[in-house]
Order: sequence, then C-alpha cells, then structure tokens
Amino acid sequence: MEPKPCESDEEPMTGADENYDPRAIQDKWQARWEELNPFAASEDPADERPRKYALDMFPYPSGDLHMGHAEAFAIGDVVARYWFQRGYNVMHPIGWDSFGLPAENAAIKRDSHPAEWTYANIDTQADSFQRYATSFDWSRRLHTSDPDYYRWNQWLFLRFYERGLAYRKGGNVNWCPNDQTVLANEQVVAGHCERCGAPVEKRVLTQWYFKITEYADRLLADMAELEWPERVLLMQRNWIGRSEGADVAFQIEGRAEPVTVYTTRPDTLYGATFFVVAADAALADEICAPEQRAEFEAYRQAVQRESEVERLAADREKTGVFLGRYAINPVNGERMPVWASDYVLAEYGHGAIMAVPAHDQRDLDFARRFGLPVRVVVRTGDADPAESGVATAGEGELVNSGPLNGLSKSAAIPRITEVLEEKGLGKAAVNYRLRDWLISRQRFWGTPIPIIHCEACGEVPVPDDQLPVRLPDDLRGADLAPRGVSPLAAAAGWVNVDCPKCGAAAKRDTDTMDTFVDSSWYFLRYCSPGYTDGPFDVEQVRRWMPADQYTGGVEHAILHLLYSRFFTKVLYDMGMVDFTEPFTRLVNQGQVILNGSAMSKSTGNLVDLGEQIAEYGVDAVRLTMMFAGPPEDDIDWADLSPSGAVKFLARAHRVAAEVTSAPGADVATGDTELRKVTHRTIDEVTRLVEAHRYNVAIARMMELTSATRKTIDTGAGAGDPAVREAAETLAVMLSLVTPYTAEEMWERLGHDVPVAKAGWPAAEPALLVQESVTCVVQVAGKIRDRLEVSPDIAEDDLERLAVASEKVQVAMGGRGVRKIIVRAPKIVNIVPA
RNA sequence: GGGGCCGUAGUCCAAUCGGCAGGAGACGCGUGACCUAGGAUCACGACAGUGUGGGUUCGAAUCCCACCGGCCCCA
Repeated sequence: MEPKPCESDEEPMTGADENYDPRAIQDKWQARWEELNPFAASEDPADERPRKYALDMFPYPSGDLHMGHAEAFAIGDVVARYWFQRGYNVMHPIGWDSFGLPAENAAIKRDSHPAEWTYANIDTQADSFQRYATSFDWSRRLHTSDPDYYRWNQWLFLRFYERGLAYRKGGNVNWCPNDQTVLANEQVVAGHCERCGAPVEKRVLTQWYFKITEYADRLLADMAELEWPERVLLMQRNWIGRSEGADVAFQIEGRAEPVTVYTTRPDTLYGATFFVVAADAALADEICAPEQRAEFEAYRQAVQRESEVERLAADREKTGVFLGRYAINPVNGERMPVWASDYVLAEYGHGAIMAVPAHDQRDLDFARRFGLPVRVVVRTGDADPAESGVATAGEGELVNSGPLNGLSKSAAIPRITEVLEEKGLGKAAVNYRLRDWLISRQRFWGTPIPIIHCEACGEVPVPDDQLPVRLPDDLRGADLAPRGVSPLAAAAGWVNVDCPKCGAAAKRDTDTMDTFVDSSWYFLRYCSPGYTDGPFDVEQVRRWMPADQYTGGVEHAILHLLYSRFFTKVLYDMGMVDFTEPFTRLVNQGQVILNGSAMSKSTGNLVDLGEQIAEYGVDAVRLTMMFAGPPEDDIDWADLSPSGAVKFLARAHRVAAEVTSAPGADVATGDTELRKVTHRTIDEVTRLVEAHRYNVAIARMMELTSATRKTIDTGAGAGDPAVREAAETLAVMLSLVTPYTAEEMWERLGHDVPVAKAGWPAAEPALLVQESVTCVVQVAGKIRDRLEVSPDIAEDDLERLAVASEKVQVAMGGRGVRKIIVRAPKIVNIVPA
C-alpha cells in the first residue's frame, strides 16, 4: 500500500506507545498474510468440512472506500472470520459492480474511456480492502464490466427472452432528464431519480422489460423461509402490493366494450357516484366527447408536463375535466359522469376507477373540488364525509346498497363479488402494485442488449456463439454525452450488422441493461469465477449456495434484493439451481452518519476513512464500528471514540506481552477465578457473535481483559497459566474484529501464525458452574434481602430461608402471608395479607 | 391518510421467558497514585431510574391502551 502523501512516519499514531504501534504491526502482518493466504475457500470435493458462504454486497468503484464500506465490510468480515475459526470451509469473495453512470460521466468530463476511471478506482479499493484486513478469497475476484462477465448477462437475457420473460413494449415510462435515460419504477423514489435526485418525467417510449410480475406471488410466498429483518420483508411486501378485490365491468354509453375497473372495495359499489379515467390513458382520449375535446386536450398536455413529484404531492388540489360521457353502474343502473384526472394512474389497475367519495379520501377530495355527489353506503359511526371532508374507511353496516343493506363491510365484500359473478358483471380479482422491471437504458457503460433488429425478421437474438456483444472501444469523452438515445447509436461500425437469420442489413439494439441485471446473479458467479461454459458451474453452485449470510445496506431492500430473488426463481425454473431463495440470512447495517446527518461530500459533513485509519489504525476503526451499537443501528461517528478503541487494544496487547509462562503450560493448575471468567466469556461471546450482538461481545472481551490485568497486578501474577489462557482466548476472539492486534498478540504468546487458523476456544462446562448465586427476596415487590444460595436449591428450601430472614420479618411487620412466589434460585416474592 | 420501528445517566449503549437498573461495556468529566512527566498507566468517584399518563401482574424498561417525540415504508 502506498502511503498517503500527508502521512508522516515521524508522527506517532494516536494512542500508540513503544509496545503497541498499530502502524508497524499493520505493515508487518499485511505482507505476511499475503504469503500465508489463509482465506482461500477449498474446492476439494474430498474436503469434508461443512461449508459456509459469507457474502458482502459488492461495492461500486466510485473512488476509494468510505466510512459506510468500513462498517459493512467489518460486519461481514467478523462473520467470515468467526466461521473460519469454527473450522468451516468458508467462501468469502469480493468483486465490483463496475458498470454504471458515474464512470461514464467521469469519462465525459476527462475525455477518456469509462474503463480507465473504473479500473483505476477498483485498484484503489482493492488495495484499501487489503489494508483493511478483509478476509477475502481474492482468487474469486470479479468485475461486472469485464466481457467475461457481461457475456453471461447477455446469455441470461436470451434465456429470459426465450421464456417470454424479456419483452419489449411501448408505454409511459419514467425518464430522468438529468441522466437522459429511462428508469425502473424501483429507481423512482418519491418522484425523484434514485441516483441523481432530479424530478422524474414521463415519456412514451418502447423499452425492454423483465416480467417480474409473473413471479409476484412466489416472491411473496417464499419470504416465509427467509431469516431477514422484518422491515425489509415488510418493504418488499408493500412494494409488491398484493391486494384482493374485484374486477367490475362498467358500460360506457356509446361504447360497445365495457370498461373493467379494479376495486378493493366492491362492497361500496352502490356508493359510486362518478367514474375517473387516467388522463394519460388511451381510454380517455378515445371516449372524450367532441364538445369536451378542447378542454381535455389542454388538460392532458398540462398533465404530461408535470413531474411525478408534483403529481404525488399529498396536499395538492385535485384537478380534472369532465369527458362529456357517462358510465353505467352495473348494480343499480345509475348514470355516472366520466371524468379524466391525473390522480388515477394509467399504469395501475386498468387505468380507470369507480369513485366512491364517501369511503375513499382521494375520491372525496375530487368530489368536493368539483361538486360531485357523496353517498354514504357504510355506516361507520364517524362524521358524514360530505360534511367533515374525511372519508370513512372502517368497518360498519351497509346502507343505501339494495341487497347488501344490513351486512357488515367484511360480509358484503364476498356477497357482492358473488352477485357480480352470477350476473357476469365482474369477478374476484387480485391486483399487484409491482410493475414489470424496465431494464433498458440509453447509456453507454453497461451490457449491450444482445438483440438485432431486422426489417424483415423483426427482433433477432444474437446467437449464443457470437456472445459477448462487446462494447465498442472507440467511443470516449464527448461521444458519450447523453442525448436521449444511447451513445451506441452513433457507433455506425458497431450498430450495422447482418441479420443472423436472413443476412440482410440490420441494426443492433443500442440500449444497455440496467446495472441491477449485473448484480442479480454475481453471487452465483463467485462459486466458479472463471467458468466458460455458462454463467456458473451448476455443481459448484449446488455446493455453496444459498449464501448463509448476506451483509449490506438497507437501501437495497427493494431494488437489488427483489431482483436477485426474481433471478433465482427464474434460474430454478430453468433447472440451473436447486434452491429458490439466494440469501438465507440478511444483515442490514445502519449508516455511518456525522453529527446527526448523513455524510456528504457536497455539504462537507464528512469523515475520511483513510484519515481515520492513518490516525488510529485499521483495528481501532474496525473496533469502533463494531462496538458502537447493534449492527442495524445508524452510528454517529461524532458519538464514538476511536482513541478509546486504541487504548483498549493497547491494554489487551500489553496483557499478552506480559505473559511469562511457556506455550502449552498446564492451565488446569492456573488461577480458578480467572479461568472461570475466561470460560464464561467464551460461552457468552460465542452466543453473542452467533446472534450478531457484536457490541456486547466486545464488552465481554473488555471485561476479560480487565480481569486478566487484575490477576497480573494483584493476583496470581503474570506467570500463572490462567493468565496465558485468558490472553490466548482474547487473541482468538479479537482476531474477528481486530486482526492485526490479535496476530501480534498471538505471535508474542509464542504461537504459529496466523491466529485466523487458531480455532475457536471451547468453554469447559465445569468452569461455568457457579457455586452460589444471589437470590433476591422481595416483600410486596420491594427488595428486602439478598441470600447467597446454591444454584440448584429446592423451591421449598429457598422459601423457608426467605421467610426466616430477619429483614423480611421486619418488612412484614407481623402481617400474615397471603402468597409466596418462588422462582429458584433467583427470586422470592412474599405478598403480605 | 394507512402500516411499521424506536425513546434507559451529559453521550453511545447493556439488561434470555416479565424477575436485583447498587446500569454490563465504553466516551466524556472529576479525584488520587505512579512515573518514562504523557494525548501514558493504574485505582477510585459523581451524575440516572427507563418519554408521559393509565392498565394487566406477586412483580413491568420488557406485555396492553392512549398521548408526546424521532425514524422508515406505502399512499
């Protein structure tokens, strides 16, 4: 690792002393570990050790690693190192998600090729990972922008295409005016581009989609088997947005075909007083009456100009135009005016709704704005919506609803659905919020879509043996500037090809794939990174997958994690994998923030990882991250004390350095009190690490360090074998979090390195047994006495002891006993009469 | 508007099932010892009573209800 120019060897690191110099041991061990290569996963089929797959969300190479990476990769590394110590055959790979817009923007600015920026950053990050002591198997390293990788993106696209899961269609799409490309629904956050924050616009374009909606039910159902944070599952559930309701057919006067409307509240059908069509839906244009045409056109143009943000704003006044037409309510024959509005979305449901203003807030807002009637059909006991302006959505008794009158809401829903089905006017229906995944992008630095457009043959897949369709390498700098169509369109020599089917002149598809395609299966590629006969070796994947733990940020809760689940299910259906979920256990670490808000370059609210490491050392930074709190919580760097971490490490290191007994000394002869602390620590830390309670595990290691210190100074002394045992235990446990310091301790204790292979200590059950425990005696819930008792004392013995206590007698003040609760050996509660 | 998560010392955080908050651990602060005189080390100490109000219970930080405050998802 090259030292940063600002670093000076003269300046001692914070907290360093002559015995513990973090920088010196970093340099020493980094070089040694490269020789030892302790973390290569074994592919030997004869290797009987059970396997574990520790997976980290791979980074995007935007400059050097930052504080967020430091936290996420510290967590993943602790897990992997724990499994190594437990003797598993561990795979802990790393790679780079190296296609994407920032590289392209950098190339435009510097008049270079995106690859230059990308691969330079990857090298920087790889060096930083080495220094950060991550336990990766470097032989599995991959980059999604390598042709050897994206070739298989194209191959998978073609398999999806064959199965009808990749298709092209025209329609309204999300358009980022800044990045000059379309976006998937998942990439629009509150109306803004997820990447650059620009307000998203709508455009009508023909684009490529993956049919993720076909998997909606399975994506929902299979969540049951996942050990994921509840909130992530909830987010995915919300995103998929399954709802049960009914499709109802409405006749429109003067139109032959009825229009189908989806509703989750068919019970309110008698309360429908008007009908709304999405202003940008084809239906609105079609049915608009001639006398309303001019008004409608003006409105539609206004709607098309507005951004998603404006459209979604909650407090915004409703807008719309009457279309001059009427729909017929199928249950009561009422004529309902048909309006066009932007609060109904063309892409959802069928692009039209029945409006029930009494029981839907948006419908009510619209009705009040345009003076449309409000009819209550569910009596909920709340105020009249027409008066209060608040729609009522709760349970209640049906009124004004013909045959439904008197039924409850929940009874009315199946009843009306039945009626509709009998009359052929509708049927029960399930609707999803989830849309198909729009995967084409009008940008350069991504995987070319392997399709050729031929005038005669139409869409023609590029034959497998012609993959990869490589990106042209002669485009650079200004050639890549966004212009609304893919820069690839300008590469004539690349675009113009012969049709693989008929040989006539044809053109390549010029769009590239969403980079989320790349990341939807990279974890499979790690299992056989050099494989050339397919995206992955099916046999290897069977051995390693699914990943036992996946560590990364919650920002991927619906994007990457949903797409990867979808890919896995498709591959399962293709018979390429034998599991349906890719990640068994998921850990979402919180963010590293500063002074209460997110770190950001633009506001200068930033802590530089390299500087922190230069000041405190890798181990102290890792320890600070892991000790700060539960991994899923945000951690505020301003609240933390990396110098405190250095101090503790120096303390632990000193304890190991002071040990004077020889390796292999007979611990059985050692100080029993310290041995008990050591073994209790082993027992607790093991449990805590398994449960991801790293901050508490570290607190226990600190206690053991203090206990050892005390034994050396005022107890059995540095030569006692129990001190050696404690120091060795500390070194191994610390090796998960602070590998450099642990290695140095291990060496000083006279052992063969690396400590990573020392093996996890086992607690001796005999040393976990306590001779006596404190029993609390309460009178009426107040603590009156404490008794030292045997841990296996019988309940009636304990009760006798408690009642006999003098302090208890005083507290009872002569009152009789009403009740005694005994929970041996911890507590006795005496309730006086 | 609907749904979810969370409120413990000045700060970050602990507390299997409801069972000792003499708060596990740490930061910061203070006092003392020691010395290599430091941004070192060791020892000791102070500050709190679980956001508020009810309820259930022998017993509530933990369970239930309402409210206040903060965060997240969907609209």
